[in-house]
Amino acid sequence: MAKDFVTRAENYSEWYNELVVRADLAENSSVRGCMVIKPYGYAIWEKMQHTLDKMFKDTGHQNAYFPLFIPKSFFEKEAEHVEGFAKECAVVTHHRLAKSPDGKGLIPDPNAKLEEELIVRPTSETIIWDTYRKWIKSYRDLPILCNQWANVVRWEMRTRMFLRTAEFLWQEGHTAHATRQEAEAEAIKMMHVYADFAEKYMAMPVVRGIKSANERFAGAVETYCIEAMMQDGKALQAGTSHFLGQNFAKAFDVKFLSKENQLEYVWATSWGVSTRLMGALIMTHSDDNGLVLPPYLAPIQVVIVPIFKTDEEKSQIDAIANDAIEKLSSKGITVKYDDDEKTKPGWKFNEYEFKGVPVRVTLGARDLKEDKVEVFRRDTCEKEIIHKDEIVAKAEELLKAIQDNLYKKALDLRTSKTRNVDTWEDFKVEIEKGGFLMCHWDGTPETEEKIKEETKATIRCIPIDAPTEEGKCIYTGKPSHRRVIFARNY
RNA sequence: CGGGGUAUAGCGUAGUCCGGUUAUCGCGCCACAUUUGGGAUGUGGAGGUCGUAAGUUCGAAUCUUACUACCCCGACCA
Repeated sequence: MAKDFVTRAENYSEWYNELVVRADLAENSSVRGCMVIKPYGYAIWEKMQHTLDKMFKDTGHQNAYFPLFIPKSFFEKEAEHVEGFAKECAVVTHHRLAKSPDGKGLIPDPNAKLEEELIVRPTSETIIWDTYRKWIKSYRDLPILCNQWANVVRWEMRTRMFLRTAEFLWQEGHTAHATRQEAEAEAIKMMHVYADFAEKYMAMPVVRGIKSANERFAGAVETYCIEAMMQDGKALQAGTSHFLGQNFAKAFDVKFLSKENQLEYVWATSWGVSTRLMGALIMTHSDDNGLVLPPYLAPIQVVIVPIFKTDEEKSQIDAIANDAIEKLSSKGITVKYDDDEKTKPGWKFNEYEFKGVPVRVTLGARDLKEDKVEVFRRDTCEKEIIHKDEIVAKAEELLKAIQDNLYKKALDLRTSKTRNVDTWEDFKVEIEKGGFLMCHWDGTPETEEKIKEETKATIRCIPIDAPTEEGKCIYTGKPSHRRVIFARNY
């Protein structure tokens, strides 16, 4: 069991911070607010990237790359967009360093001040729409379905690894369409792509929904989202997809000639998920013994640990291990044979358990005398003794079972922490217990704002499948036609 | 940006109030030996501008001042 490791019940946020470091996912860097993603953590992100990238390509998108720097004036063009991002921008003012007058160190060269400051992108709508203007002349140029994998910078006051850092990695899709219907359909489609990814690969159940006006992306007409619940009952926005209407087309003057020979503004969407998904993954499945990874995203799916005393024993184990590795690999399973003699078996058990490797196979000289091996599954920490010829079949079976079990466990937790609340008195009590509160709301930003001020809870989303149900707003008592999700969030 | 706190080896720390030999302990690290089925044990060893700068003093980790960084609580946010 994990030594000196705080439990979730003791201190959830400390548990998270320590887990990220001890599982070798990331660490704080010397740069304020910025983290170093370590190889093991990055390997998980790469698996997410590859899977998502394929899903984007399968839905007709292409990757491209736009500049890191954005002229300040671009941000001024879309009023709501400026409002949303101005407060957290890193600004480049000079293009050269010079020796400081006192001879110690460097200062920005006063003679190298930029004519126009550059903003390190917090998001790329502006530079992209400035570019799209040049690409789009006719309906024949549409749609444009681009995605870019990039880093972005948002100057946050308080940061937490993966959940909120000043610089983070993400993908941002930016599409341009001839009609409103097509753009809306695109935004909704990408929300579903994200939801499929979250549920099938991350084994993380999500609610597909629409953001309230207060929570909407700066510059969007409608923001669709996938919303997840962490083990402590707090909500986490895992992905967003925006229908941007013609806001950016108008701001950047992007028009096209339609089939009817009419000059019209282009319709837009943008959508993104970030390394924040790493935080979501961690907080959805991990336990007091460390990280727990869903098999589809685990950099190592099966680890084989040999236990031996003599060279003969080692060579017998090697033969069995190599055979298993070959067969597992041929089935696309990532396997690591850890016969490193610098660490002992007991240490390895704890190490791989803490790093969330789904399946461990122990090849011990003792069991092998009876042709047996031990297999261990990370999600339940159960061990089983099987015949050595069953290793491959068992590993396949367990990986599938773990993937399914993790999803089910997360869904059960979410279900148990989701409930209807109908009075303001109950709301104030229930919100303290965490989880999702399904409540009626009068639909006004003012009411949402007041509820936020009084309870720190916000509307996470209006679920897209929310059934019509007549009721009264939890706060004002005004009529409402469906329940929305209230929760505290990350 | 407001309020509070911390800074001693890679990490975690004692010592600071009340200045006085060679700065404490644990983990980790290195070597050797014995070990290996849930984070081994013993012996030996390496590792420090005590956050930075200035000041007080015969003498500063310890007292004074300024600065810097980080953490917690607010405001802000994916």
